[in-house]
Amino acid sequence: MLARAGDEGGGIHVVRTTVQDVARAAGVSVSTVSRALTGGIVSPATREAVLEVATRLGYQPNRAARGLITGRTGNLGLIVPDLRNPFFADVAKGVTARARAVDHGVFITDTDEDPVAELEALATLGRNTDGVLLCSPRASDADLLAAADPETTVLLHRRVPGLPSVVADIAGGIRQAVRHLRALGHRRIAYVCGPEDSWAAQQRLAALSTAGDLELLPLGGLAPTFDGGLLAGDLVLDSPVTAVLAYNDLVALGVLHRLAARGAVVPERMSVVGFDDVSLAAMSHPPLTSVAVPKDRAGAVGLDLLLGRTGATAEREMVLPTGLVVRASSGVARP
Amino acid sequence: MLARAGDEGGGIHVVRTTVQDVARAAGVSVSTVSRALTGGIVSPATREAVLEVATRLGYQPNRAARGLITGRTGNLGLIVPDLRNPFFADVAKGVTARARAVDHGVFITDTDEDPVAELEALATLGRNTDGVLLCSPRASDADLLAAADPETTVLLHRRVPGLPSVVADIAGGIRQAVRHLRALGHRRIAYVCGPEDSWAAQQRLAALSTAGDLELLPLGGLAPTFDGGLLAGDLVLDSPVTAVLAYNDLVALGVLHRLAARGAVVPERMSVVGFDDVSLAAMSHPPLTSVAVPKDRAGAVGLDLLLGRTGATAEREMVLPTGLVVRASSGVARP
DNA sequence: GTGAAAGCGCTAACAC
DNA sequence: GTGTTAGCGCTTTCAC
Repeated sequence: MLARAGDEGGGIHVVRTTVQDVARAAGVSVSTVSRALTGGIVSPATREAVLEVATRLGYQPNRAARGLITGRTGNLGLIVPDLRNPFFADVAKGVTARARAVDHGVFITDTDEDPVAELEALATLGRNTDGVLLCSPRASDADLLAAADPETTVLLHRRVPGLPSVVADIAGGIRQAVRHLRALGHRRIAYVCGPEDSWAAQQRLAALSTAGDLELLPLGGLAPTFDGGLLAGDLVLDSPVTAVLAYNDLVALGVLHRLAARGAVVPERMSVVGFDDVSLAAMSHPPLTSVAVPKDRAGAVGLDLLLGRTGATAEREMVLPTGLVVRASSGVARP
Repeated sequence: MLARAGDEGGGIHVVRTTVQDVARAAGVSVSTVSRALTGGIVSPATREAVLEVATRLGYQPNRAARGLITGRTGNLGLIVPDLRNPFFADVAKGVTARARAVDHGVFITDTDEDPVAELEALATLGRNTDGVLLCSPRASDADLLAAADPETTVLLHRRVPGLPSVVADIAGGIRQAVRHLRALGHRRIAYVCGPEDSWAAQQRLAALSTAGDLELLPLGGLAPTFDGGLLAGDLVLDSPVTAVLAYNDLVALGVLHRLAARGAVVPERMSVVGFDDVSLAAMSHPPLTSVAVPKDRAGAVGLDLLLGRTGATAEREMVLPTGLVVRASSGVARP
């Protein structure tokens, strides 16, 4: 596959097989090689011969060179705030899986929650890929609109008018969670709010506000993390609620943890419901009831949208259904 | 940043700024633009002028074209079995963070635990990047040696003679865990084995075998997952051990879960120690004692190795230290 | 210090 | 059906 040749510098120099090499070895022209490899019009015999030589030489096309002429690099970009967050890990998984299926490469940029890095990455990737999938919970609509080309960008888990997007039906999810809790007899519930500047957090709060016939205690100013959940745990125990709905599963896990530490049995003393249904939700004790968000599917759908593989219509805003996964952390209210 | 021009097809066509455009606008030649942008010899005045025009036009270099001539793409590849596994998510985080710092792009391929996909990805990425970081717990040494170019590949968390690698001091970690348990009075412990074909699993078992003065009960044939841990939980309760060391934290979490469900209090009835110290370890109930493996650092170090940024010596095998993080899941043995 | 020109590896007209 | 040639966007000799 690789040949090494001596180098004046005394080092080792790796020489890679090119179309030229294949053409020479197969006794045809470079264009014939190109055609044989990319599915152009070639005689079956020639194609087979070229293919044979190509594999024998371990030829791997240089995608950069190909992209230079075709205008398509065969690469995509994915920008996420934090790969360590299981939510985004799931999204990334969905994207890479689909990309592999359609033979595309994926550049992943982890911006470490920094909106500036997000915009930078968008500029760089926008130039060097066929399109980019962007998870940007924090950046402003204006910044996004200014930095993103609607032709080659798809927003994931966020909607901004003017930009294609794939989002989950958050309101529907909230509605199911609330209905579930009401059916269990809960009338007063706490809601651990997400970051005020987060689009998803705003969606949840809005959906919750319209869920009437329920006394809602919003708990704000907490980090959307396990630690934030620990704090929230004490707050809910200090309030007259019988259930708590968390901004996401990480927070819910923190609540669960604090409740256990304080000896408050879940769900007897307090019901806990999470959001996102990351894989951890099934691993907690007790297992966490959570609103299931199609994270990986959103990634895959976004990719299809980007590549125009999606249905004929110019559907630029996809809403994916959510569901409620009932586990052991929610139960009947005991006043 | 982007200009749109009408297209005969009636569609919209995105035109990107090139060196040509910048040169024209700045009233200089393309080579001067190139020099100004890449730090060549240009008069300060010219450089400033070019830079100004470039930013005004939103010029972003086409890395593919640049790579075609320089031979360096500025891109790296990372191959992992599963991004959803927090262990690899951490590795990926370390790689992307370091890559961003040195201004490189990262292609991430999730092979879905498929060794064949791993080798394919290696071939493709090897051709289209400056080097690849490979997490391949399962592939055989021979396959790896055949497919990987030692000049442009670094193995992460695995050692194969002949290939550069970055590994954690697994034996040291095992030793610390064992010493900890012994100090707490444990004399009979169970070990939940990892997959037999996994390099890391073999390392752990080997290190454990030499940890004398301890009765070891190996539990094999279990998946290295939460579910595998659930099964292991019942097995340990059915055996005369007072502590269990798990292949990794996911397994340990499963054990913890099953123990709790069966009413076995941790650590009073049974001590549990995990491996890897993924972020979940701190979120379990009780928080999990675990061997800390520098996952993200391994990624960063591997990247430096690849780019030759590491110390002068031709050190091709790095061993990173491990540590033991003692949390509440381990305590004194009660016979 | 700057410009003209060659060419990286590849595909897409265009001839034959 | 196949070969020849131009050129994608960029860097890098080589003259000046």
